[in-house]
Amino acid sequence: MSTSGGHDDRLAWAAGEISRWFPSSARDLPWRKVRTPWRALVSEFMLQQTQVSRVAERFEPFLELFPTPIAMVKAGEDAVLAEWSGMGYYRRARMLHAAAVAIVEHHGGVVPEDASTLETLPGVGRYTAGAIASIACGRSTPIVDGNVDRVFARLTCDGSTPGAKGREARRWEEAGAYVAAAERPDVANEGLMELGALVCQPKAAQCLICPLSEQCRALQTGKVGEIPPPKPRPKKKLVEMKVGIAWAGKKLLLARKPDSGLFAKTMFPPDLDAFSATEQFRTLGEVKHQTTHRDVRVQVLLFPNGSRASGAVWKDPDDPKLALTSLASKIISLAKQNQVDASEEAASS
DNA sequence: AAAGCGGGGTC
DNA sequence: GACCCAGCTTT
Repeated sequence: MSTSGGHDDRLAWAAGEISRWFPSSARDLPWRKVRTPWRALVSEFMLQQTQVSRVAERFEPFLELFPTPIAMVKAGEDAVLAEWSGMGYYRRARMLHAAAVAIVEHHGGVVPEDASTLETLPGVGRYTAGAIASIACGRSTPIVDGNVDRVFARLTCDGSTPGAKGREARRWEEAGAYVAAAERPDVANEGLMELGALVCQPKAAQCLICPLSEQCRALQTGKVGEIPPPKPRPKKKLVEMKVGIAWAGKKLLLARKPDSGLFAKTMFPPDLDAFSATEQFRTLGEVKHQTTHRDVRVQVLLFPNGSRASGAVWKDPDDPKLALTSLASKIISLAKQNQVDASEEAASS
């Protein structure tokens, strides 16, 4: 494999440097304690577009519930979705369950070890397939994630904007030349990401301690701070929702979100229009919620005890087996606080 | 090629 | 506020 920019020697050199650097610099992360393809697959799903620190405390409890693909299939999609509560991008949870089904049905319950087979699994793209194949299975397969992109962009002084034509293909070629030169693809690839996370950070790159500083083209030309340029992002969209809160004792009325769209298939207080139009309600308050792409505002209305809404069910809101989003939890907190206030008022009058 | 999809940390 | 994160699927 050769790269169009002629950086092969630099990349091969980097593979050696990082392979020496990584063993003594690696963080003590849960998925590194025991290496199996299944643990690697689960961790990679959890880590998609998610910071390591957010996944670290969730990983072992998750694996304990779903120790094998077969266990996950038996537990069912809703159990996976429930354990995913608060982690965002909930499609990942459903894809992970679907991947487990495919592994059981088509691969005898054994996680495949080569990237091209892995990539046929639901939710497994080129990065995730390469990560499992290389890190967990020792295959010489390239990976490109946000860390790799940044490290190579700086190493080769590629100032192009993320999304620019040819940029991604160039990165994969570089990742190919890099891993091809490595004696240990697992160490080289995982070390490359670790370098991006710990040293070659988006802001405040630690070039003084970087094992690649000697050959870094961006550092040599004083452009580390400008590479890569920020990714252009569309403007945030305002999303307005109206939901109804109804109690029956300690049970709360919840409904399942549609199969597609925002918060798909998670449990959520029913939309206002699910209640019958004749019922009275009063305003409890407004919940604000920010995501990368949205500014969500939720009007929360209180309905009388025992009110019904079509398609909704009574649930204990504290049941950990509920698939709740962070936003749903915020709304429920408001509802519970109001319930406490109301009962205190009743007791004191 | 672009849009859709979460949530929280950090500056 | 902006920007980022061990990305993928759908349109």
